[in-house]
Amino acid sequence: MDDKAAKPAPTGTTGPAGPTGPTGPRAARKRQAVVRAARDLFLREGFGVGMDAIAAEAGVSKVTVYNHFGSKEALFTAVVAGALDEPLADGGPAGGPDLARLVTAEGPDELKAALTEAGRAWGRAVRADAEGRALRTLVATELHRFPELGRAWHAHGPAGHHPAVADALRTLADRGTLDIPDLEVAVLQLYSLLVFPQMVFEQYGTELGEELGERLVVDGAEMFLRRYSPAPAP
Amino acid sequence: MDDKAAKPAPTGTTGPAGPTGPTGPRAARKRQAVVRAARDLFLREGFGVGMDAIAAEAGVSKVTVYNHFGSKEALFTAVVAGALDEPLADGGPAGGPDLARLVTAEGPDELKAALTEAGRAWGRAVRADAEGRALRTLVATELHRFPELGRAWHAHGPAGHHPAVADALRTLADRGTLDIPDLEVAVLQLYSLLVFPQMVFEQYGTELGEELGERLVVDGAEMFLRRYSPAPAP
DNA sequence: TAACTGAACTGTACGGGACAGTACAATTGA
DNA sequence: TCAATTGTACTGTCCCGTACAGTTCAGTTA
Repeated sequence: MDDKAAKPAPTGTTGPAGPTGPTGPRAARKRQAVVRAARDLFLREGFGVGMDAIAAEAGVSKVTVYNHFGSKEALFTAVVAGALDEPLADGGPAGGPDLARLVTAEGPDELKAALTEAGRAWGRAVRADAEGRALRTLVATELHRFPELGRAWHAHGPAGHHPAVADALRTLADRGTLDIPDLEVAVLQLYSLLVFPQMVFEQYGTELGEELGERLVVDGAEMFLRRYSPAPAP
Repeated sequence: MDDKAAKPAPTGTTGPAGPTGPTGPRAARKRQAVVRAARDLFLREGFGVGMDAIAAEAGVSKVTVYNHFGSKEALFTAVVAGALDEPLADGGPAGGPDLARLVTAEGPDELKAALTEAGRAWGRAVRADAEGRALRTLVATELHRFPELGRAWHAHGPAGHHPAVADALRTLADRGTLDIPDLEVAVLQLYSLLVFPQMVFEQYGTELGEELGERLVVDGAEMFLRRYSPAPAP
């Protein structure tokens, strides 16, 4: 595979296949069909899947695939990089937690309830996001073969929504609802308690269990608040 | 690949290649060389690596590989299953935390110091265990192609040393040093605070940073103890 | 509206190469 | 002596990428 990529000039008579692919309305439809099929198959079968299979799944001739993307490597990187950006466009596949409810919570009880519900939402999102899981595994597997994915990768992953969570915690701290000396650590601890267990176990096929997950979320929220609740004024 | 595995009787004239491979002292040496080379290459390149490359890396003829293991699939499962068992035989590549120091700690300060040091040891172990990381990624990638790996996998992974940690925490609870209502949750929380952040970020190539990791460990131990320290008798 | 035009698409077939597994004769080593 | 090992060469297969001749489609002109 690598020797082919070392070809000095991949000039083919079929098409340019370089920066500019085919244009037009029908080309856009076909291109999208190819991207969709390639993403599904790459996520399910890995990079080893054949181009014929991708073309067949897309209902498209193999030559069309090569007219749009010049090589298997280009198709792979384009599709995976695109899939990395997708979850940030919409609000995520299963919907993230309701951060607004966190910052508007009044009183310790309501805050705890909001935090627990946020943990449940994260758990649901992680559990339902089989596609994201496969994407992470795929990128981790092929990172050494496609180093350019590393650049696109580092911006995403588990650090994806850190800014929003950090903003929510900072607001709570400014308001005096919480006492957070180290914001960066607090954000990571919140993820550690409410998200990472689900992620780690789900990633490796092990089931955490509905009821154990609930206990973890409830007690995790309890733990987080007990750590960062301000000491009552004496 | 799958159709070849569906062959009813892989009877070859070269050798039995079934349950019994070659025997003898030099056969054992060659076999070990093959296993070692195959493990390295599978972990580095994935299942796609060629048998010729494995044989060459082992300094062994390809026929010898087929005399010991009858097929590529058999070699893969044998090697990966073996690699899964290895870390439990010895105490781990980088040495786990000193659990004995945990249970023998006297007083809150010493307990906190012991817990922090345990967190540092876990971080070092996770960070140094590049092989285990590649193994987890490999198993997660090839799980759908080799379902028999799932059986061997579930016993390991992050749940590997849970019993030891659970014993340590139970001892502390029995002694009254800690007040733990839900032991299972407490064990998972300890892992969540001290191990999972390192694992998650390391698995996906992102660096957590020496100094941030230290802050996480120190504050994680603080958080865990604040949650589970018994209320002072009034 | 209807004919025209050129780009995009299709189907098949092929070259080149890599790889799993085998055959076989020669060689090594306990 | 005899099982284990080696080196080479081979078969069959799969797959990437391309060639080519024919067909569909979108936009333009008359």
